[in-house]
Formats: sequence, C-alpha cells, structure tokens
Amino acid sequence: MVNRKRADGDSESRAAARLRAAGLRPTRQRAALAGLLFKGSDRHVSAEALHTEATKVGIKVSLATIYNTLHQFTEAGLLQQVVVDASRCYFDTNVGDHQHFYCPDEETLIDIPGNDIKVSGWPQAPKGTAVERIDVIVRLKRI
Amino acid sequence: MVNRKRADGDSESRAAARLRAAGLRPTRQRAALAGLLFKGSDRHVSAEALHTEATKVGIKVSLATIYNTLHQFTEAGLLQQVVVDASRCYFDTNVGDHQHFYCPDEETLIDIPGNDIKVSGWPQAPKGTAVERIDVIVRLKRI
DNA sequence: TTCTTATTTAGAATAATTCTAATCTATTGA
DNA sequence: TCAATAGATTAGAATTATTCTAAATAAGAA
Repeated sequence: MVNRKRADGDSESRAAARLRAAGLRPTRQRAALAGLLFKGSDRHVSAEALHTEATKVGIKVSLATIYNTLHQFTEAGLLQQVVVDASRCYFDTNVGDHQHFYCPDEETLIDIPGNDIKVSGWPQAPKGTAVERIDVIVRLKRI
Repeated sequence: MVNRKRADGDSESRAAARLRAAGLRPTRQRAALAGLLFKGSDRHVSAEALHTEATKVGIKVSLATIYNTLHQFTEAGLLQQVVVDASRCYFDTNVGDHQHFYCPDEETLIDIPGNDIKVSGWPQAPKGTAVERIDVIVRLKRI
C-alpha cells in the first residue's frame, strides 16, 4: 500500500513539484496550502479565510505561516495580490492577464478575462520608471 | 476691521459655503480641513498626513475627526478614495474622471486624466448589479 | 544518522482605523 | 439674544489585519 494520508495526496505531491520548481522548499504546510489553493478552479482568498479553510480540513498551520506562504507564493509568481479597498486584500490563483469586478455588498471578486477588457492611452511613465502592471477594478453596485 | 483669524480666512469661508452646499454643518474643524484640502491644486492625502499637516498650521483637530471628515467628504462627493495596496489608502481631491500612476518606492500617486486613458470591453455586469466606477492603477517600478 | 539552515510557531507588537461615551458647539426657535 | 437640542468633536480604548520575534521543529545535505 502506498504511503498516503489523504485522498488528495496526489494534488499535494503535484503541489510539491510545483513548489520545488518555484525554488521553495516543499514543506508539509506549503504543500498542503498549495494543494488547497491550486486544486480546483481559480480562487480569490483572504489570509483569514484560507486559515479557516485549512483548519477545517485538518491542516495544522498558524496564521503567521499563512501570511508567509501567501507572500512567498506571490513572490514566486504562483499568486497575485488584488487590493479592492482599504484593508481588504485578496490573493488570486489566476496569475494570467485579467482584471476584476468587485461587489462591495458581497465582498466578492469576479474575474474579467484579459482578452475582453482593454486599457489604452496611458501617458508615458515618469522618467526613471516603467509600467510594472495595470490593475483595473470594475466596481459594482446593487440595483 | 473684519473678524478674521488668519490670512486664509477667505478660503475657509468659501469652504464653509461649499460644506453647506454639500449638506454638512460647517464646523470649525471641517472648514479648516476643507480650507487645507481644496485651497491649491489637486492632492492625494492620507489621514495621518492630513492630521500632521493640520497640526503644523495650528488647526486643533483629533485624528478621529480627520477620519470622520474624510469619510463625510467622500460621501458628499468632495473627495474620492484611492486604494493602492493593503492598508495604504489615499483621499483624492480630484473627483473628476481620471486614473492613477502609483510608484511603490515613493508611495506617491500621479493623476492620469480621464481623457487620456481609456478602458473598454468589460463584460456585462452580473444580474442585479451595475457598474458604479472603474478604477485603474498603473503600477510603476524603478528602472 | 547528524548537522545545518530554512521553516514554523505562539504570542507579542505594530499600524491603521473605528468605536465609545463624555464634552462641546452650531443651529433653531422662543 | 438665549436656551434647548441635535449633531460634532474628543481622548483614549478597542478592533482588525498584519508583521515581528525568538524558540522549537523539520527538510535536505554530508
């Protein structure tokens, strides 16, 4: 019998390979969190929400490690930060070219494919700087 | 002789009229802060920075009032909030159609006129919602 | 194994913001 | 003009999200 703790052991070992490729030591916590984050379709998570979710499925991890991990993943290009309002920040597993709808009422983000939305005509970046990235938030209201 | 505390009494009384028009009682603190905010050209201020500035020019006002006032002004359409990263939020005296460059190194915002920059092609807003506003942050990096 | 170094952890510290309850002040109307 | 009242301001406590710290643990190399 294979040494395996859970049914999703596969997604964790895939995660481990992915971490190694990104230059991150695949520790138990990082592999487990990567397993959660990259298992299904794209997600937008807050640190607190991920901590709650991890705890719920039996991953023992501290909130400090959640923050460390989210930032390391972001550094490594596995995640992207989306800031929608003061002190409400999400980590997005979709790191491709895309933008977001934001519903303040439900505090949820919805992806807008980069192929759909276009930004054009910004002025030249100030001397000594270059454009790193362009973030668009299409803010919604309930009607 | 006219009853006037400072040379900028005029900008304060203009501010008072503006507050009244916005449905806000023109108290001493609000008039003084409006005087600071709307005197010159457009600005991007943080709560802390405005408090420091107010204190420096002799306006006696608590930080709580700064926050209250900035939010009330925003409600009233005199200011607009710009969120650039987790827990760094600015209030913008330019409430017209425009967007921003953001330099993370210097933590400064630069206006991009709405005539210059264009966003197009976003999908239909989800059922029951409408687009309230579109915010674009052109993030810069030092080169 | 054992060693070394990176990682994780609990809990303290920090920072920005909001809340609270008491005090004060602008406006209203007598 | 003045008192009443509703709204505004205040200091300081509370809250929230996040980061820091120093000790304990675990991964990878020898």
